[in-house]
Amino acid sequence: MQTHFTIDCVIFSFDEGQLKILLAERNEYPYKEWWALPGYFVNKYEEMEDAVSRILFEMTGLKDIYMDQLAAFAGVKRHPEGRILTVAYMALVQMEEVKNKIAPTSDYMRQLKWFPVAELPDLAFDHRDIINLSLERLKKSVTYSTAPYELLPTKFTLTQLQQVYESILNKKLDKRNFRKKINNLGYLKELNEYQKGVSYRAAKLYSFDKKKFHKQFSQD
Amino acid sequence: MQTHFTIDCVIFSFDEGQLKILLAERNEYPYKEWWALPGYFVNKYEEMEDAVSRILFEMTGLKDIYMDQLAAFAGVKRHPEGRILTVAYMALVQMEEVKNKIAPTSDYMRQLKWFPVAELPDLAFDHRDIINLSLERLKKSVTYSTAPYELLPTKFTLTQLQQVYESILNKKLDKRNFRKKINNLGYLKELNEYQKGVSYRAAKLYSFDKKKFHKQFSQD
DNA sequence: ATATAATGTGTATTTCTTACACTATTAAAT
DNA sequence: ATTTAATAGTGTAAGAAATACACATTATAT
Repeated sequence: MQTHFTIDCVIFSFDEGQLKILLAERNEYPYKEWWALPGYFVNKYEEMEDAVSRILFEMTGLKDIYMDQLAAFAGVKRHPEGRILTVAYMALVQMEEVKNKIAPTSDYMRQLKWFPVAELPDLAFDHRDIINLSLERLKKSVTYSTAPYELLPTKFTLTQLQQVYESILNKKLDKRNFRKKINNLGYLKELNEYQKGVSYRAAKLYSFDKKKFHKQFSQD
Repeated sequence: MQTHFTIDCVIFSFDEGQLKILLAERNEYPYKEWWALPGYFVNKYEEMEDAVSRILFEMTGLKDIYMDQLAAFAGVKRHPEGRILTVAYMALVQMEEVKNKIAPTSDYMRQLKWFPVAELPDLAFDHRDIINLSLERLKKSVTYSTAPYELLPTKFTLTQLQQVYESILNKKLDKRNFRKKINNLGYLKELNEYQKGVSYRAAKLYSFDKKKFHKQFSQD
């Protein structure tokens, strides 16, 4: 037995103090005019990694984004025309970097829009389940992975970092305790630069040292 | 484009102080007479969960085992006849419970055998990659999940439990510190029973309180 | 009685976690 | 020049968890 086979992408970013997901308005039946995860069919002789890059580019205009496999969804009834197996991937991107690049390069999607995770519209297929699973996965990884730094610009303030943690964990954290913990991580670099363009005391900027991070986690 | 679609199962158990995986000797080409994960094709109108149960039964004789999805593997070259997408599942079973039930109920597999994870034979397809990923997943979950208790009999000694942790984490643990930690978990019950049939001091038996466990983890 | 093989136990040290409130700085408004 | 508004930045004490480490106890077999 054979099945159709697609890839769907959960793209997270962080903006205006909120965790956001990139959704696409479908231009095809079924679910025409519904919001959905950017995704499409895999070609016959195409490796999944290549398919992910291609589909992501066709649906969103994004290139060179690291995507992590989330899970396969293959419910018989998830698509009205019969089973279509989808492999969901997730990625984290910096809003500033991608903001102006985002536009579908194919006709399958009408428009793209960032939605805060707390305000998602009704979604096509089982895409809501896919997102829920990706949120759990993200929550589990936030303390041990580079996730927060993939969502933030290269230079960021500690308050921004805290907001990222809070939006992923979906709870408030204590400022002093958060900073104490962050100080002990050992892979953040305090810069001699300050935030600009704010109408209050400018915060110090920090950057993430990927090498130090990986050194620490490869010792185990 | 359509693809064939299979399910493969990584079945873990614990026996003779070692973590083991159940492998099947293939009776069909390609990879005839090679060891492989028990797995087979999914039917057209079959839900994945149903397919997992059916395939697991046909390949191993096991029934009513909880299986967790691991990941999809879909390399174009993983199967010599063209892409066959497989969704890998993993499960943990008690050796005593399944020992005598294990036997293929279909002709696709010749025989089944438990292999210690440290002594796996060469495997068909990309099954070694699948196992490696499942081992990582298991390692990550050992402290937060019911995994150790799924591998052990209902009544077990603290030394057995420690061996399970050690075999999953692949490192030695300190006995006194391990017991201190275990005592603080709050979901183990000390029984008034002792190990039998050993030629040395018999160890006290403990049991796992699933309800207490889930109560603790649902508070977060 | 003795040998064997594994069980079961405590303490001191360090590290991490948690709870909690005020002063400092900057830009904008007056 | 002064005030206001908004956020940045900082320390301490108490409790909890992690780590390092060695020996007496008990059941069985001979």
